[in-house]
Amino acid sequence: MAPHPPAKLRLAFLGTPGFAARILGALLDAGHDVVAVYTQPPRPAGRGHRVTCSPVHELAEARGIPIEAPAKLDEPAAKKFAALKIDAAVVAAYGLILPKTMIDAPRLGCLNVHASLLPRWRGAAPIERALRAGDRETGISIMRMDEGLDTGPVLLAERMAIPARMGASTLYDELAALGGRLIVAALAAAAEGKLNPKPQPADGVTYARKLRREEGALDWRQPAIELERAVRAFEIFPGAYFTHDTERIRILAAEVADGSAGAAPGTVLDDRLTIACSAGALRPTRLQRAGRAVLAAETFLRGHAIVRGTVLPCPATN
RNA sequence: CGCGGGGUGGAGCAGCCCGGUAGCUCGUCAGGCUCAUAACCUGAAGGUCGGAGGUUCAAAUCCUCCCCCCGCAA
Repeated sequence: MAPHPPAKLRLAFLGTPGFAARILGALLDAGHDVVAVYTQPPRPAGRGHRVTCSPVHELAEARGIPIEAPAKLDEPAAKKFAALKIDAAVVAAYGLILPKTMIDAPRLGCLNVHASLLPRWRGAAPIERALRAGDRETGISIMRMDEGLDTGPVLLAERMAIPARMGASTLYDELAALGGRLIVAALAAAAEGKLNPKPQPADGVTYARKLRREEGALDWRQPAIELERAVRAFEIFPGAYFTHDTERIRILAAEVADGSAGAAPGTVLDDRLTIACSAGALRPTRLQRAGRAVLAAETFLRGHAIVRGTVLPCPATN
């Protein structure tokens, strides 16, 4: 299809979580020469606080790519970056703000893979925020970075519908795949000087603020439709949950059901764990007790019945 | 040395603190009943109680070590 074989570019990649690792994988599959990978330094994490490397770190190591994991991007780090003499840098969920000297260093600039249709959902958690807000569509924007937070001109963007009931894990997968395709396409166009940067419109700017752990606590005083979105949005992190008998129970999937008028929010309406909300009711379909396996609702209730009439508590409002 | 929960017939759980007949809900199989309902009734099969040692007349249950799973936290 392409008249010429796509150009192989000399690249640096900067990223940290699984989403970023998928993007890095796409670059490597496309045959680009990734000469350096930047990622967050290994930190104590997980059970036992073992020092853990980021997914990007793992992939880079497996492919034998030199890894840089500076704690901050200071003057020496920026100089080292500039000395790489790369054509372009690809940035995806890296976790550090790049100083201007780094942004300006690569010949073709620093390209960012952002999982939203900019200028909507600039910032840290675009995928989760789109789900939480009930957006019907989202997408990937490839942007040439400038000094602002996700404010640079958009080089390429593609939208995708968010089907009803899609959760964060699936949306992550699809957007990572789309992002991989788009960044490869954008690099090919950049190599030929065919990019057409478009400044982001001033209208429609929203910010996807970082997820806070407490956001996972379901508040039955909200409408069921909102809580169902929260379940899907927080599927991976921080997890939607409620408390029963001092035990934390996580909801991995749920559906909206009819609520009975007059029942106090949090009231269990039947033997299938249909829970009254301020409007409608929420019926969890996959749940997990702390320390236990994830179970289908029916199976969960087999050994851990929550009887009709139980009133589940709401988180303290403050 | 971050804190904690769990591994019991095919599934999910109880029993463990106070050692001594393997229990509950469901599934499976056989038979019965019903116009019908996530039906109901009767009966049956199926378990080295994660693994290895130890204590004991006796260990799912107490002690030691090991393997695997998970929640919190970061």
